[in-house]
Amino acid sequence: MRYHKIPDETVRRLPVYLRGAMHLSQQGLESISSRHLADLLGVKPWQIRKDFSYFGDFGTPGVGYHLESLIKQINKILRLDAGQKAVLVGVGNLGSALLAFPGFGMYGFEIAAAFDVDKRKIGRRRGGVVIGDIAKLRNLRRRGICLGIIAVPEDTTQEVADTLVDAGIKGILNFSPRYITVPKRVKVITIDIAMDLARLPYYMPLS
Amino acid sequence: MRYHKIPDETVRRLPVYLRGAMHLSQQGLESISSRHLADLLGVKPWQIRKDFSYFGDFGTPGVGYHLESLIKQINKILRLDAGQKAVLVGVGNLGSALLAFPGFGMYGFEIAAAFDVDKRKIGRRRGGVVIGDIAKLRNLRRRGICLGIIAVPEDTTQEVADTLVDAGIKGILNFSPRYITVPKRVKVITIDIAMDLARLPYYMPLS
DNA sequence: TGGTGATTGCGCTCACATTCACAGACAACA
DNA sequence: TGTTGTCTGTGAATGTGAGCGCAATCACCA
Ligand SMILES: NC(=O)c1ccc[n+]([C@@H]2O[C@H](COP(=O)([O-])OP(=O)(O)OC[C@H]3O[C@@H](n4cnc5c(N)ncnc54)[C@H](O)[C@@H]3O)[C@@H](O)[C@H]2O)c1
Ligand SMILES: NC(=O)c1ccc[n+]([C@@H]2O[C@H](COP(=O)([O-])OP(=O)(O)OC[C@H]3O[C@@H](n4cnc5c(N)ncnc54)[C@H](O)[C@@H]3O)[C@@H](O)[C@H]2O)c1
Repeated sequence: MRYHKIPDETVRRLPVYLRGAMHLSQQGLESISSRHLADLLGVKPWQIRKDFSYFGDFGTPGVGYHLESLIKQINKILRLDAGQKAVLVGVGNLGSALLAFPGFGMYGFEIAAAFDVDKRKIGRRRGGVVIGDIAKLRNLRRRGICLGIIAVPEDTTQEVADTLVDAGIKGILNFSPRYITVPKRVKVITIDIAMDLARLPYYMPLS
Repeated sequence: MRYHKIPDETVRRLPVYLRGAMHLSQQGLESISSRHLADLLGVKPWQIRKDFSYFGDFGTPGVGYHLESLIKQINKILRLDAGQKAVLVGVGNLGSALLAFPGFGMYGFEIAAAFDVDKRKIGRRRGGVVIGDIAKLRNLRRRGICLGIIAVPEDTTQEVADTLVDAGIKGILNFSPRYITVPKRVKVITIDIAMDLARLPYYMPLS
């Protein structure tokens, strides 16, 4: 492991590579060349080699990258090997879908708790967790939960973010289409689905 | 409207500005300066000015940007003023949430049709549309639908994408965590929620 | 009508990211 | 063990966007 400064864009692509590597590994493959992985993922081979080169020597010339160690390395770099736990706030339409979503497990995530404000939902079981009362959300660090997922209506987003920060959350995945302010130490990633859709027409052919 | 090549990153940010502008307009404001808009959205003022400068003269020195014409302009650039129609394929956990999601309307989108393969779902009504049989999905262009939203299981994603392309779709929003191949004229935007979450731990403080 | 304060539009520079080309490393095999 | 073909790792070139500073511009008001 070298100590270069790793470009953000590279970090953004690492999960893509990880997914591809896991996919191929499950199919029984041992190794993969940058060219074949690139074809599979729709990127360029030299991009992959450059990205991997920031972290040290993963590959063997003439053969490619050994999948098992590649997966282990990327997991380590992204700190996914620790088995991150997340808390979901807001078990509505989207929150329920997220609780039923198996895709988080692939990266070692577990939604270990869920909270809502709706009395009718509190106490119910959804996808392996019991929905708790948001008013009783206290210290989460004690339970080993460092990630928060926000799926509440727009107008309560900031309030929920504050609650999560107080509870010791260090990273937030926000689905609400609103800018939230948090201490600088907390990393926020916002997914605004409508906004992503909104830039599609710009790129579409006119006719 | 000048003819510069507009940076992709600028296009990506335009919906953010649009949302902010609409938000302020609804509060009764007439104009906004780059500094105030920047504060609201958590970006830098010069970023906003630079972005807007690609498209011509939106603003008035000493005052700022006139909200109404700003909104109209961005809508025009992103081609949202046409009132884009979209088709949803896969009405499962995520698909149902999307149908119930009011956020698309803000950008002038309408989910005008939904399709599934599950006989128990076909014919049912969800969020204003009747779920159709995917086997009967034919020409969509005739109905004025140019956008496709894919929310089906991973292994059928490519197949559904092909169907949509055949039906005349020009842009796809894909929620399935798999790389799909389409003709170059079709623009694909993939939202992989788990992948976005996966790069959070890298940026989180260690302790 | 001319001065004032605020804010835009844009050129310039630097930092970062992508792309390419190729030397050198390795496996495979005769 | 020598030869061949493949693939990696990386330095250098090219492309792209962010950050900034300031002249030009406008509303406002005396
Ligand atoms: N539905 C979608 O497909 C979709 C897509 C993208 C983004 N979003 C965004 O995700 C958010 C949730 O969407 P939804 O469709 O699930 O809405 P929803 O109304 O179905 O669910 C919201 C849930 O949050 C709970 N809630 C409200 N205030 C709360 C609080 N202070 N603390 C804890 N829980 C609280 C409500 O009880 C409800 O269960 C919204 O901001 C929406 O814009 C939704
Ligand atoms: N649930 C989530 O929160 C979530 C989050 C991110 C991504 N995703 C992805 O979105 C996709 C759907 O997730 P989900 O949770 O809604 O799954 P789901 O199983 O609940 O729903 C899938 C739906 O697609 C339908 N379907 C299957 N094959 C089809 C076909 N060929 N044509 C039309 N319809 C078909 C099924 O009948 C079902 O209704 C998956 O790829 C998943 O990885 C889901």
